[in-house]
Amino acid sequence: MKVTVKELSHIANVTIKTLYHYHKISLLVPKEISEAGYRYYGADELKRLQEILFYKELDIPLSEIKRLFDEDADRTGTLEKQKKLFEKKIKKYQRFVQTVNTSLEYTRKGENMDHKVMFKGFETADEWRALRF
Amino acid sequence: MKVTVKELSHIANVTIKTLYHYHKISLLVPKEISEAGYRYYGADELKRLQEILFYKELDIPLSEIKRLFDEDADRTGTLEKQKKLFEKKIKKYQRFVQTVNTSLEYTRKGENMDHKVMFKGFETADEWRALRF
DNA sequence: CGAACTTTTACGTAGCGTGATAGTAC
DNA sequence: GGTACTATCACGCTACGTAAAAGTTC
Repeated sequence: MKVTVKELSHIANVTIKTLYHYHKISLLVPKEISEAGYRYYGADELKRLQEILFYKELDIPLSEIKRLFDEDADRTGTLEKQKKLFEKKIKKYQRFVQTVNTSLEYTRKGENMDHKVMFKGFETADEWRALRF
Repeated sequence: MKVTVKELSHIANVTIKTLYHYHKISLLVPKEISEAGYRYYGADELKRLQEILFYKELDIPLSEIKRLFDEDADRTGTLEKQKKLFEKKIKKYQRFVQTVNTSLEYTRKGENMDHKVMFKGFETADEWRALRF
């Protein structure tokens, strides 16, 4: 299998510029490059791009994504890690929904909110680790 | 009520630079500014900041957030809109979990995935609108 | 009076978007 | 040989981070 930049951009819904960028920073290197410099991607690169995009959805910077691939090249391990991260994200958003609901109640009653309650969900990384659900 | 930049930065877990930035682009203007130029925020500004941070979590650019406040200054309306957006996000992430699970199965079986399935969740805005759950 | 706080200015960064120019595939 | 595709600059943008210099508060 062998797809061009345009084909891959349609398959994964990314721009050609994005693919160019990933190549430039060696995050996603084409399987084959023609004499003229044309990029062609294979099945492995499709999988890799999928994993990159998952990490991106999880707000992980490209430099960190590269590092993650270096320390764990196994697809199954990567996907399992990503699954857990997505589940964490979901919990995080559910907390935001709670905070919004609480805020709505206070607003309707016209009462003042405590700051801790008002910004629940925006804890720092340290505070986040100390939390128990 | 009147809080300093440092106090507000601790309450909301944002940096002072962020508050400065929001002031500069007129997204969050202090309630009071001293002779020397010191910024002080009141209860209304705390609420506004909370709403800004919710929008940010929803990946909405600051310029768009400003526009949203202009067209809908009502806190209840804003919070209700944000609640719906958070719920959409949750659904989106649940789809990603599904795609990860499907990918894990294919990987274990050693079978090839169809591209449509592999990049399920990364649809464009247009495709997204046409989807029914 | 000093220690902590605050201001503005300036330059840097990430992750591409957006042309522009020029070569290539078929 | 024309049309579509592609490569490589180069500059622009967002949302701040990170000092640095200088005034302010108590």
